[in-house]
Amino acid sequence: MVKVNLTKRQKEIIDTALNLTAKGGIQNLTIRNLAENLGITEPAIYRHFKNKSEIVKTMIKNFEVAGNQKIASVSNEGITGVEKFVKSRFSLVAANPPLAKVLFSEELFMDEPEYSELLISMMHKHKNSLKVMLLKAQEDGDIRNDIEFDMLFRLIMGPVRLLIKQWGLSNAAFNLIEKGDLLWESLKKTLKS
Amino acid sequence: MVKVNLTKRQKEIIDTALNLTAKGGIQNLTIRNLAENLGITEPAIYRHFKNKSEIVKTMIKNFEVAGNQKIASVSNEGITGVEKFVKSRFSLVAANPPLAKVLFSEELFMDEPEYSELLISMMHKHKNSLKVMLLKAQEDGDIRNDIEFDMLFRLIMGPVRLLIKQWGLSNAAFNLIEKGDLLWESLKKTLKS
Amino acid sequence: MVKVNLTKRQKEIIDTALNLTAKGGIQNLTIRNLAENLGITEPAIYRHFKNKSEIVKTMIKNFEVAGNQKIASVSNEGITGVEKFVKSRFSLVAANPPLAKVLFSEELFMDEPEYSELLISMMHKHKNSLKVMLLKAQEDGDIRNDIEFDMLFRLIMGPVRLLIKQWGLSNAAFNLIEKGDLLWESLKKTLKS
Amino acid sequence: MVKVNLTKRQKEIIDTALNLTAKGGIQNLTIRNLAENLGITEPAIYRHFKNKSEIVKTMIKNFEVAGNQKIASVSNEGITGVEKFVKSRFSLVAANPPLAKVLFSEELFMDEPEYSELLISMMHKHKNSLKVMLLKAQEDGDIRNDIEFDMLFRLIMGPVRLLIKQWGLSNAAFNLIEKGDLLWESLKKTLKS
DNA sequence: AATGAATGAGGCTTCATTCAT
DNA sequence: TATGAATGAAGCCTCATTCAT
Repeated sequence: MVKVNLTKRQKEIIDTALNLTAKGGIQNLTIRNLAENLGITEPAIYRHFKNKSEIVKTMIKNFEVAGNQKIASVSNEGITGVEKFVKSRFSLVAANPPLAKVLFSEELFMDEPEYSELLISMMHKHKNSLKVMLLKAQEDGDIRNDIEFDMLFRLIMGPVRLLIKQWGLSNAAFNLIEKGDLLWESLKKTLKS
Repeated sequence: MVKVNLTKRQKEIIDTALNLTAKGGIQNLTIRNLAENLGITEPAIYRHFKNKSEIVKTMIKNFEVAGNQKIASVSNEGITGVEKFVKSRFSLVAANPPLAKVLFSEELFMDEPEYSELLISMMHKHKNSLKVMLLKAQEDGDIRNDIEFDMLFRLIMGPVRLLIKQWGLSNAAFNLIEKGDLLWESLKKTLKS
Repeated sequence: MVKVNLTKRQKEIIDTALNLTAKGGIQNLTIRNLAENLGITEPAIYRHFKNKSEIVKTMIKNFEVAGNQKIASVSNEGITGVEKFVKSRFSLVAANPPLAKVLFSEELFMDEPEYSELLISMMHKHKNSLKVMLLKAQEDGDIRNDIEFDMLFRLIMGPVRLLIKQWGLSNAAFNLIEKGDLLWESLKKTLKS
Repeated sequence: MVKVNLTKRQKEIIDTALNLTAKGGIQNLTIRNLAENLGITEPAIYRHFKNKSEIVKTMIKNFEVAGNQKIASVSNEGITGVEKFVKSRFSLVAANPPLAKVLFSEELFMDEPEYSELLISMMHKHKNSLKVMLLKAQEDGDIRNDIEFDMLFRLIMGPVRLLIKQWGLSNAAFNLIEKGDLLWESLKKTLKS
């Protein structure tokens, strides 16, 4: 599903694409800009990707790469799994700042259903993984029982997304990991049984 | 500041612009698309707005129009003010569904600093209004004292934004007002002293 | 031939047209610019002139208005006639500076044969008037006999045109009348028998 | 300074641009007209020049190419230098007739300060070169001493410009070189000590 | 694996002009 | 005598993509 076998050049292109999108929206992700930033000509891009659409899709799929394993490995851990997942969002973005401006920006890719579906399916995958963990955490008595899962998901991921967006909009003006830890502390306070 | 005196045609244009943007991102907001959807020719647009930038900026400013008064009128009410503000977000969007796809989508307007600054200043205005109310709510003992304002803001507006985004991405598949009420109940539970 | 009966508004339009052309070439002479500078709307212009072409042609014809009588009245005076004609060119322009940038700029109006023919016919009319005077001046022994008329015309009008152009390009940085007198002195020196 | 390294296509474009301008003024120099006359599409132009402005500026700079060396090589020759310079103007234009309609048409480029400055600086360069030669010619006793340089410049270049303009306006109806020789003879007569 | 040259479609905008009021 | 609203044509330019080399 997730195409992982990328050549060196392909990785460079995806990386540049991410940076361009983070800097100026998809409007800024043009073949010309890509080529210019890579120091090659436009037709050269087409040696590495069939067309622009493939570039965008590969870029979106790569949002996951780092985060996915994390999810799989913690899905049966209850509240510590939730914590690990939440904090992994922050470290993923902190390690690759441009992600802050696109990771949760489903609207950026509205123009092509194919793109937005990819992103929405990512969101759903996360939601399902969190569901398992949160239900266990409720069983374990670590998280209050009087709020159903869908709402719990919003109470947790809403602030996580907002913090990441604020970090992006502020151009990384604060320490995301630290503020992320604080956020998690606050979440624990408000959600404990 | 907020330009409110729009002619009938200007309102039509802004309305169409909002719909186009909601449907396919700013990529979809072209003079040609505008003209086509309005049933006029492209040059005709320029009788009503100096250029595209003015259209986008007027559109962004109009995100506020309905919501602004609400904020002003409740800014000294403590927790009921917070409740009114939060719920007003849901009714604003429910009354104008395309807003769901653009209201909190700062990334959409990344390509033009002028646009994103407008949106960010809106976000700050909201934050400041909420600050007054939340501090009062803490004084009143309606909201817990062990979380500082910045984080409180994220705990509240994060889920609000996410719910609205989900409603937009689902194409209004659920009742936003009802789910919004539920969200507020959950927030009250988790944030009370 | 030369349309002299212009209404007040028509005179204003022609005057504005001249100023616009002088400031930025015919590219700058647009109906919109005209209307804006006159404080009226574009369609209003068409109450006063059938179309833009009529405006340009009237403007070109008006280059003459002031100068024409001069020519007629001096055409049988020999060298003093030449002097009067030459100096009248300088005072015409000094009294209406924008003329400096269009009066001898046949190229400006190249895009419409109708326009350039108008200007060329003006040049010819001047040439014919000067011919009478110069031949008399040669007969009178006031001007050398060893140069035929066509060349004499160039030796006189070439410097006159260039001085006026320099004055225009310099934005009236020097006193045209004074420099014009000096030029005439130099011409007399070089052309006397 | 003067960009001389033009590709074959660039030369074609500049050449076409010159012809279009000569035929109908800058109004006639449009990307569309250029493309049409070159038998390519409009975007193709942009492979060879960044934008229209670069085309116009390159065209203007190229007015010089042929003439420049001449100036340099004769600048210390006194009256024979002046003669060579003047006659080189005629042969430059005769070899490239469209130049007649643009070479001395500073007004054509009034709409863009950048363009007119280029042309004015050319005029000044010529003037300075001529200054050296004319002063030497006065020292040598070849040119009268009772007229100062600025006026001498007008007495010489005024007629030269006018003859070239007449040749252009007449569509090369006479032999420019011959008439140019005659003009020089007349100039020598009138300017000799 | 890359380039130079080109293209059709479309982007925003201005032009002169018209028409109903 | 003027305006508001509109239009077809054209202006410059960028887009993703292709093709021959």
